[in-house]
Amino acid sequence: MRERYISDSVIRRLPKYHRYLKELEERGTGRVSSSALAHALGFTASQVRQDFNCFGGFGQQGYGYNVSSLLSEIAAIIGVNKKHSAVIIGVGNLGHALVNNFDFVNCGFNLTAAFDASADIVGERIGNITVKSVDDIDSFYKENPFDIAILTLPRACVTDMAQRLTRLGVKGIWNFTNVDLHLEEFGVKVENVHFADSLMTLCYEISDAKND
Amino acid sequence: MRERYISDSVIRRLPKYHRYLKELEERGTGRVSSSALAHALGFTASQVRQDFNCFGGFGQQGYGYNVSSLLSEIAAIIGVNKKHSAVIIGVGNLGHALVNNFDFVNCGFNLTAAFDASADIVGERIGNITVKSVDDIDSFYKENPFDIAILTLPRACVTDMAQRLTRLGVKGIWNFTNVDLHLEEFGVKVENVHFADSLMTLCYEISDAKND
DNA sequence: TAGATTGTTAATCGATTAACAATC
DNA sequence: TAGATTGTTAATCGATTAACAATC
Repeated sequence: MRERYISDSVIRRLPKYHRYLKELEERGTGRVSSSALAHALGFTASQVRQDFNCFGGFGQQGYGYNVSSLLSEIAAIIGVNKKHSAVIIGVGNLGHALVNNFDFVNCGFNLTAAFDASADIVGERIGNITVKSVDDIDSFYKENPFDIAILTLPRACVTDMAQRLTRLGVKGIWNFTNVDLHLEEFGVKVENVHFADSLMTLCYEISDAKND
Repeated sequence: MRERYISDSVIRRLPKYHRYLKELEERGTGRVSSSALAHALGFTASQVRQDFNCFGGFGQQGYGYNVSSLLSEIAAIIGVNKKHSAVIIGVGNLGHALVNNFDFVNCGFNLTAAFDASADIVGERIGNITVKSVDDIDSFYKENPFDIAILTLPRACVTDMAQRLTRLGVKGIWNFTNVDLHLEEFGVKVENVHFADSLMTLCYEISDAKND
């Protein structure tokens, strides 16, 4: 299915198309043009058409794109229809936030377990998940291999945990710990969510404005 | 101080230099070369030197860069020494996570207040902050104008809140709500943290691996 | 001094934008 | 058919990489 190399720039725009097309579909909009999409998302019409043509054109000349079919093409490309499995490691405030409020299914994942090191938290029930001990990760993996692990645990434990998960054979890690993980050489995809990097960028921008 | 235009690519690397240089300083490392930095961060030595030369060279030929002075230059460029003020709006799980665990000072901010709409949460004390009602935002701003607002509230309230904050005159918004905010035309800098975009990117990558 | 490493210019590469023929 | 809008090629722009003279 995936023939040629798709650049990171394109890939990072796919979720934005997905989100907006979903919005259009909910509103009952049937068709959309590259220029309308571009306007809504802050891209250019050329860029939009180039992006879609990475995967083979989904449009119709003189008409534009059919919202539902474009949405399902994009969903298929991202893989959100695949029902990957995910576990979360570290059930502090952030872990709770994700388990309680985050729509994993919308992103192509099922959350199958949660683990924590603290005896106070192990056993806690959140929604339909009961927090297990981190000691049980390996045995749980053997019974229920998961595709990715979500790291929301203290900095100090991250490197060890990442190694352990790599040995187990996870496909990816969603890393919230502000430790830069690079496991590409071991075939593990890592997506780092660096809150601090994001806030520092904003810091730069408002400092900048101050100086103008 | 800020003379020429600096590209977004460069700006987004600054926090990474900052983090790694801080690490080096803590370890007591006195000097570092562009190639060592590049290796640690996954950049190229050329890129590192180009980046620093956007702001005027900080190095010494034949020697490299002095860790502490490079760190403080970069800190000054980002503006993390500026003590901007921030308030958080929405004190659910994610809001709690940030208030409890996030190192705002490291990013150049002081958290001065927290607001929530729910009577159950208003009045709660977290660290040295007492949660106020969202109704008090305007009057609080008049007494204690803040530079940025952190949005960790439900999707449905975001657009209204963003407008209100824009009217008040905030400089920036750190947006965690998965609603794409664009307020650049009103002079408000927005940094969107889209969890779903990030996880979808990982979804794409592990789906990709699956097909290889 | 010789060795190392920067600062900076030039070359390359890739991504974005523009243009327009194809076609619904 | 005429109008609209795609798919696709070519042009432009910007970012990354390479190279090397300057110099500590």
